[in-house]
Amino acid sequence: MSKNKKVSLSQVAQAAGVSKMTASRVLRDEGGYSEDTRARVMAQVDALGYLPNRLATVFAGDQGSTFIGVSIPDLGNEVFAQVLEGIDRKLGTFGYQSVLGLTQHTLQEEENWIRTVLSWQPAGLILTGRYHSARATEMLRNAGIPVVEIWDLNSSPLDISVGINHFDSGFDMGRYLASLGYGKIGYVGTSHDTANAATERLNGFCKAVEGAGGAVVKQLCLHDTATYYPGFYGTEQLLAATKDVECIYYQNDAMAFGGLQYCAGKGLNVPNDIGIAGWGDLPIASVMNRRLTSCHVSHLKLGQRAAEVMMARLSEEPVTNCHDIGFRLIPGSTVRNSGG
Amino acid sequence: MSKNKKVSLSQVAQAAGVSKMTASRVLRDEGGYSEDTRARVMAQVDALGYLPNRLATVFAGDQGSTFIGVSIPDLGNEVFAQVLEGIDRKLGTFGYQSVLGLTQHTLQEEENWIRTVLSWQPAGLILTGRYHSARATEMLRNAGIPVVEIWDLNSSPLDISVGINHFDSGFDMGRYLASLGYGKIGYVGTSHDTANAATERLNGFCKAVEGAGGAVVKQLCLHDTATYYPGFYGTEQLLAATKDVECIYYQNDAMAFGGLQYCAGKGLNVPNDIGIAGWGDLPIASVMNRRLTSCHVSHLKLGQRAAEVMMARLSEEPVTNCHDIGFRLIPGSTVRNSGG
DNA sequence: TAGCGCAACGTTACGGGTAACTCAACAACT
DNA sequence: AGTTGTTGAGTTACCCGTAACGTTGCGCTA
Repeated sequence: MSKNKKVSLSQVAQAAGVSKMTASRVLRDEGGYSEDTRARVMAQVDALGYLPNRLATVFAGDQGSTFIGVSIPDLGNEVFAQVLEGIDRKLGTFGYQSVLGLTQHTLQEEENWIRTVLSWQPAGLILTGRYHSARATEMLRNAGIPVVEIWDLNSSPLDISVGINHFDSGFDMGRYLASLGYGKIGYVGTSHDTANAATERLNGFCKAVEGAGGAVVKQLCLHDTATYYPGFYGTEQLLAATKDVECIYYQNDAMAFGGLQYCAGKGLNVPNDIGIAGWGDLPIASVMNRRLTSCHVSHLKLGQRAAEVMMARLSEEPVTNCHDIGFRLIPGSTVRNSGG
Repeated sequence: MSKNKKVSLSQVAQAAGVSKMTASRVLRDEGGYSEDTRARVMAQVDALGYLPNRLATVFAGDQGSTFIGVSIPDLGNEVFAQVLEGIDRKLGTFGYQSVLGLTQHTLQEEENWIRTVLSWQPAGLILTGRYHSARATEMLRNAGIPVVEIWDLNSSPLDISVGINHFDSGFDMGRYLASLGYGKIGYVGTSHDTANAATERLNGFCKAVEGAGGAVVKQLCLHDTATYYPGFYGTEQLLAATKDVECIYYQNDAMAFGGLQYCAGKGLNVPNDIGIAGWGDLPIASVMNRRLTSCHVSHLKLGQRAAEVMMARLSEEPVTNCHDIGFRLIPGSTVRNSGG
């Protein structure tokens, strides 16, 4: 025990007085050895503290690795943390491991990470988002491994897509708010250097609002993270710039909570003075006395499904390439009740 | 391009009309080749879409891998997500990758994960918590790689410890609340099968409260996750069981928020009717109109420091084995102002 | 012009494990 | 006794990249 150097299979074999191959057979439970031999090998495995070297097994070529590369924009956003949790837990039940990559919402970071992680021969990749750099796309195609793109549903994915239709989710919220009689609506979100799901939601939202005769009078895209405080000061900025906004749609719930708190601090009554709507349905909503108008998505389930689909794909089961997780509009009580 | 099979170095070499070794030298920028040769090799690398196989490099024995195994209890808890973000971002700047393991707060899960991840020859491990199963401890010792234990500071770590003194942080809060005249205090938290940091905080808290002549009259340990809703119904249970509690200390801020919302719903005035204190200082606090009494810890910094220490250790720099990140008590306004 | 140094490149061996094959010993038949 | 089959175990080749060493051919010096 407690050797400084790694214990190899040959050392175990030698100590047990058998060949490497026999030891290998015992460890893989392959059969073709006597009970006596098995006992001798296992005794040495125990005594020497042998741990198999999976690198060598993968290297030998016959088996794939149990790595799954998982790219996530950032973990400060609670919803992505939930997605990752869903992925890793589910992968774990299949004996697979996540190799994490935080891309900070940039395609360049993603590309760099993809290049590195592919050099480790992962069994597959799970990527957040449908947009990738040209080089990344080429590498993914050449890699010959399953790629699951999550978050925004993609009707023509590289391989498989798991997510929701963000355009529709924005559209539904726009239609809902318009149906309540809101005409002049504002938007508070953040901007990134790539087209992303939040933009899709905004597009859908605008289309519905304008289709109903309303207008998204002001779109504020902050250069900041999509968290509580930017929601707070973004609301301040928006209201300072545009007086007659009746309702604000936020990129996500965290920002909406920030807005809610700003209004509370300024003595603005929600929903009488102004309506507030978010997206994502954060866990904290479960304890708020007032339900935030939002859109529920099961982020954990999204992650789990992505992992399941990946596993199915790796075991060569037939898999459809488009998985809609669905969403549910939450009317809430931070917007007014009926047309007015 | 777009081969189905992996492109190997020999294929590149053959296509370029040189030996494997020459191609290898070119790719590693090692020198010992003509400009003409370099150009021919690189042209084939490009044309064939060759990606190096790091498994083979590590396997060749001279270099270690760039994997760092990172075990985290769960990501539903926002603070751990922040820690992980700090770790992975910092590792990324050094060209290292996190291999994630969610242990769900159980030593058995951790042990299983350690066994698996060690078989991938990681360069090091970052583990949350100071308690590990006996087998895990033995494997860690035999592995001969750096191990950084984070979260609760450990004066005699396996290798290196990065975190804070949870006992002290609980003690400080206990002393603070006692100094405000609170005598009968309740606690709401969750229970796990292992001694953990939250327990340490509670121990320190009780010691301080009792040392000041007060009493922790009721300790509620729910069999649930330490999130918003358990904080909500835990508060209900605690108040139903014990009428004369003046103040409640929660395992973390999420539970404290749940408690805050319960009180608001029941018309209980905080802090006049009851005091509320949490731990961890969640981001959402930045937008609340009332500051939650809590304890600030820079979770992101904790993760970053853990990664930095790991990198220093791997480059054989001298590293002290105990890194205190520190904490800061936040008086807040959810407890009363002065003794009374 | 032999002798030497060096740039440029090739050859071999190795690492840990596994597939495919070979081989020896022995039992159960005809 | 000779044939066949079964069982247990060893041998060889291979996966991909790199260290260590060997080889070639050129230019320069004495």
